[in-house]
Amino acid sequence: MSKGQATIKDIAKALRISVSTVSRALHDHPDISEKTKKAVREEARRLDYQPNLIAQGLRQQKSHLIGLIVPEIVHHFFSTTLSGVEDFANSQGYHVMVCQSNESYEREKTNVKALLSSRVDGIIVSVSKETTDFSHFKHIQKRGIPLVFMDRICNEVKAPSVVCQDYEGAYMAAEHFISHGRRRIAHLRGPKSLLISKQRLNGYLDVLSKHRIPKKDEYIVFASDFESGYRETLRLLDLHEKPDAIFAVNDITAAGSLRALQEKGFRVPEDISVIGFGDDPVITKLTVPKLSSIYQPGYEMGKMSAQMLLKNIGVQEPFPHEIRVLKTELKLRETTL
Amino acid sequence: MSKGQATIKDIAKALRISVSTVSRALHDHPDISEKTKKAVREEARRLDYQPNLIAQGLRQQKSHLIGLIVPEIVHHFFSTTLSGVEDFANSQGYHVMVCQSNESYEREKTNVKALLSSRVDGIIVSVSKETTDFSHFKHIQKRGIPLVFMDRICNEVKAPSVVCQDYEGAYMAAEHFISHGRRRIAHLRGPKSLLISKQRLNGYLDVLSKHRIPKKDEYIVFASDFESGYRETLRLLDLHEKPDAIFAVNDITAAGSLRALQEKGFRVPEDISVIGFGDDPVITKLTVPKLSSIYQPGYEMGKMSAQMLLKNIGVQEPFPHEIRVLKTELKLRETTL
DNA sequence: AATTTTTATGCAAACGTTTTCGCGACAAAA
DNA sequence: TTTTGTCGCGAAAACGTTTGCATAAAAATT
Repeated sequence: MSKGQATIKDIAKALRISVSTVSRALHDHPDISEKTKKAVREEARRLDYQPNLIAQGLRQQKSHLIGLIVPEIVHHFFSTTLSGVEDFANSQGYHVMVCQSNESYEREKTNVKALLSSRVDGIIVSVSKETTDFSHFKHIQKRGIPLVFMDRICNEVKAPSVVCQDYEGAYMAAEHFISHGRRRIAHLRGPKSLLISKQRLNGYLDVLSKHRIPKKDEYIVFASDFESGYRETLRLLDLHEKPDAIFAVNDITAAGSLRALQEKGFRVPEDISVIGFGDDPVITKLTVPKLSSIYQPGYEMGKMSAQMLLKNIGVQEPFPHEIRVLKTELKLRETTL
Repeated sequence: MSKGQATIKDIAKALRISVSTVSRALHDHPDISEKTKKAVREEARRLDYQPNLIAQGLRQQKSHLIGLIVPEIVHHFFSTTLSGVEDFANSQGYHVMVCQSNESYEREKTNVKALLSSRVDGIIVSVSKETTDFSHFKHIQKRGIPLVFMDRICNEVKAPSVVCQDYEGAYMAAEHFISHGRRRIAHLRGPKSLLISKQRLNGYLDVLSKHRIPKKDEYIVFASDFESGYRETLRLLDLHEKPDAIFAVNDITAAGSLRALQEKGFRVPEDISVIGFGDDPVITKLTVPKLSSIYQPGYEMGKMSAQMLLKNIGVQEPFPHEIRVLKTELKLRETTL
């Protein structure tokens, strides 16, 4: 009765038929008579039968599990993508095993190993900052299991990838500054190791050169959290030629920047305009003035990643180097003219 | 070679020994000679053997998987707990399947069913707002698999639970107001269906009655997000007797409240003090003035939940009604005197 | 030398499925 | 009547492990 879960054996025994018949009946196989199917279905619900996904997995070499490796779940962006992955996977009968690398290369490697051991049917990864060697990803592919990169992608490994318009987003931001008469645009850039940081930097640079504005190295400084955003902005304000606009690599950095501007008595956006990146709902709502930002479709990126992954499960050549780029949007609020 | 993963069969074949010997060798069984063990280990790494957790799971009736059901992953608190769960589970050789209920009772039920089907070894759940019927949780227990409630616990089902000092946190907040001369303390309370909201309300109420301050119904209003926090605070400010302190059920509500206060030109904390709940690092950093709040140890709660869960895996009577209460702390910043 | 004990290994069953193959029954066609 | 075909079902193998039991060889004891 309550001794463990019921199996198809129990159903078979109760109905005095074979397990194969039960299995087929539950899968609505045409060989089985309607009468038998009905009986099986009834007995199944009487016993509260739940198929054992482990046994199924073993038999069909398919775990119906996908792995997700992200740097840190607590970042709003990543938990948003996770939400998208989870929703789509669930809708297709899959489940998600989450791992966080904590931005550590070593943990990323052990995560990969663990997921492979769990025989996940596919893996989505957002690469850690620390990672410069990518053999563990190639290893996944050698095993023949589909791999999709999301956001923090990896050009060294040929795999489907999902990103958003980092370059275009940055371009839009800088272009917006220019079109409102700003010429001294500073950029709080992210770590060089991250492709997304480079893309955002490039979008910014290309706008400058398009408008024949010489690049000024003092205007391009590294900052990727609240404190460094604050600190570096203070330094920007000490420059002889102060910037009249600041484009930050992410929202929390922009928030730090705003704090500095406010403390030093600059008016935003009149004296200096600010645009962030990510459109974090909490941050953009809480800053005063409200932060303008580039919206990044995190949920859709997760969903799309899961979709591309599942599409490649069970196919012969599962690694098309297809890159899907999702749209970003400039959300104007109060830190821009 | 690269055709699928290597199995113990492959190792056995290569070494011309039996699979049982290989299995035992890999588990360092004392019956096996050192020489054989060494050979097996070498061949295993040569073939890059990874144990098939699915097969293992089937054989030992143990998936080394735990399920986690939370209302919404994107909430900072929940992603923090997830992080704790993941870290601890990983350290013990377990993995985590995440499900979100999206605050829906129906999805919670299907989540439970899916996790049971996946034969997870245990389940941690933070109950959805909508849930009033708890039979799906009892069902988990009938199946004999350990269940732990976390934060959003459920008194109707006897199971180990992990919470934080919601009552005490609220008590500290209100007590702090009182000790600084405030008497007209308002409370932006959460939904009645949630025990944590009730606890926070009770802490607040008990402080009032301890100090013989009559409870005023106009001071206790429902609000649990930015907009309602903002709106309800505006209404509080329309009262004949305006409050001189506001305790909010969570940080984002407190932030909404602050926004209203600021717009109406009230000085915080001089005219009105504010304390939130949760100590969200982003929110408390961004509000001006910086929000005082009750720190809630999300990471530790997740870790502790995982720990209690694993402790109860494989024991005869896995449902002691043990409630672990983790400490909250009053973090004073700039919205309090 | 004969017996017992120890050591190291193999056989086979089991976990819960799915699926290939085959078979008997019965109906339709020859 | 024989052949062919369809229908409904069962037997058994397989997926990759673990483990109780048996056993052969070697070592220790009598």
